[in-house]
Order: sequence, then structure tokens, then C-alpha cells
Amino acid sequence: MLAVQDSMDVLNGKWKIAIISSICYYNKRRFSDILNDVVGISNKMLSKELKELEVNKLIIRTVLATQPITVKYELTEHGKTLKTIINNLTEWGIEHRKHIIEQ
Amino acid sequence: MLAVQDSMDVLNGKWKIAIISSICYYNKRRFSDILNDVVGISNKMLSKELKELEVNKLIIRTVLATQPITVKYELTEHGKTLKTIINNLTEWGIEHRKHIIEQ
DNA sequence: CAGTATCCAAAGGGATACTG
DNA sequence: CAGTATCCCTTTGGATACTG
Repeated sequence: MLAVQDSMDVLNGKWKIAIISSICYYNKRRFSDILNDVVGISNKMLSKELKELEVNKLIIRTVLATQPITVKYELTEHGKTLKTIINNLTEWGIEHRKHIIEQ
Repeated sequence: MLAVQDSMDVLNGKWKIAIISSICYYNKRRFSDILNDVVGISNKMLSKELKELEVNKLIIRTVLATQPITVKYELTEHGKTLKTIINNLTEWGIEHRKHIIEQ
């Protein structure tokens, strides 16, 4: 019961899954790349969400010594285990949409 | 991608899963019962969340001709398919907690 | 580039009281 | 009992500007 809420807390909000999907799809991704991938998100929100994902050890943040500096985000091994969850939720979402449309 | 968000929208918020779990556990459940089961929820919130779940065809609302009237909530067949999702999320939540605690 | 800081409007949601 | 209505504080998050 608590555990479900833990999961939901981690994935909660409007952007988390889109961000994870972006990083996941490209393997590694920079801040401004994700900002472009996730349509509608502001830099403030992206910054906040990335921090939360990092605290939850789903992603790793690495500062690269470029000029100007760039930052690379990757999924951790633990973060990658979310793939299954996301697939489950995707399948259920598709079924759900059918049920709603069929009224 | 959209489908994941559909699922998340349906399960989103602080209370949905707790409410579903309450109804699921008892099979059928009245408004005031759920109000007691879900610690901390207000009647306003419960009312709102139940409406959303009903619109999404996860639960069925039935008014009983008692005096005073009571209302029974049950999971639809479609609502019951959430069990798998919830179990997945639970398992992942447990694993996740381990990862966080181990730091 | 990768953020942080500030301002501010809108939404969320608790507490309480009320209704059929 | 099963909600609705109202008040009102808190949180959210967009827009914009700024910094190392």
C-alpha cells in the first residue's frame, strides 16, 4: 500500500515520464535537449524535475568540461527498471482509452 | 507515450489508489466507509475523486433505497484490471525503497 | 549552456457549515 | 448518509530576466 504510493510519488507530476522517456530513448541527453524534447516544459520545471529524479537515483547528472559547460543526464540501472513499469502503464493506457471511447 | 500519460492521469493525485484499494478489498463500499478507510481525505476530495473514477469507468455508483439513502461503490471489470498495475507499482516501490535506503 | 531568482495568476485542497 | 457550498490559505507553475 505504502509501496504503491512510493512509486506514484516518484513518477508523479506532468513531466517525469516524458523526461525519463527522452533520456531513455537517446541514452544520454543534455539539459537543453530535454528542454526541446519535452514540449511545453519550462527550464524552471525541468530543473526541478531533474533534481527530484536525481535524488531518487533514477538518473545521473554529469557536468562536462566543455566551453560553455554542458550537462549530461543518463538513467541509472535502477532507473532503467522503470521501463517495465512504463510499458505496463502504456498497455493499460491503451486498453483504458478503448473502454472510454466505446462508452 | 500518450498512453502512459493517460494511465497516469487516471491514477494521479494523492488519493485515487487508496480509494481503489479500499473498494477492491471490500468488494463493495459505502461513501462513509471509504471516508474512514482513506486516512486524511476530506469529504470534498473523496466526492471529487469518486466522480473522476466513475467518469473513467473504473467504479460503479449505485444509490440504495435505504433511509437515509446510502451509496454503494464497486469496481467495474475494467477497474479490476488495475490490480495488475497496482501490483507492479507495489513491487517496484519496494525495490525503489531499498535503493534509496541503501544510499 | 545550464541553470537560478523573482513576480504573480491560477489551481489545489483543508475546514466548516449546510442540504435533501 | 452522501454529498454541496463557501471561505481562504497554500502550492504550483508560467513568464521573464539574470548569472557563472
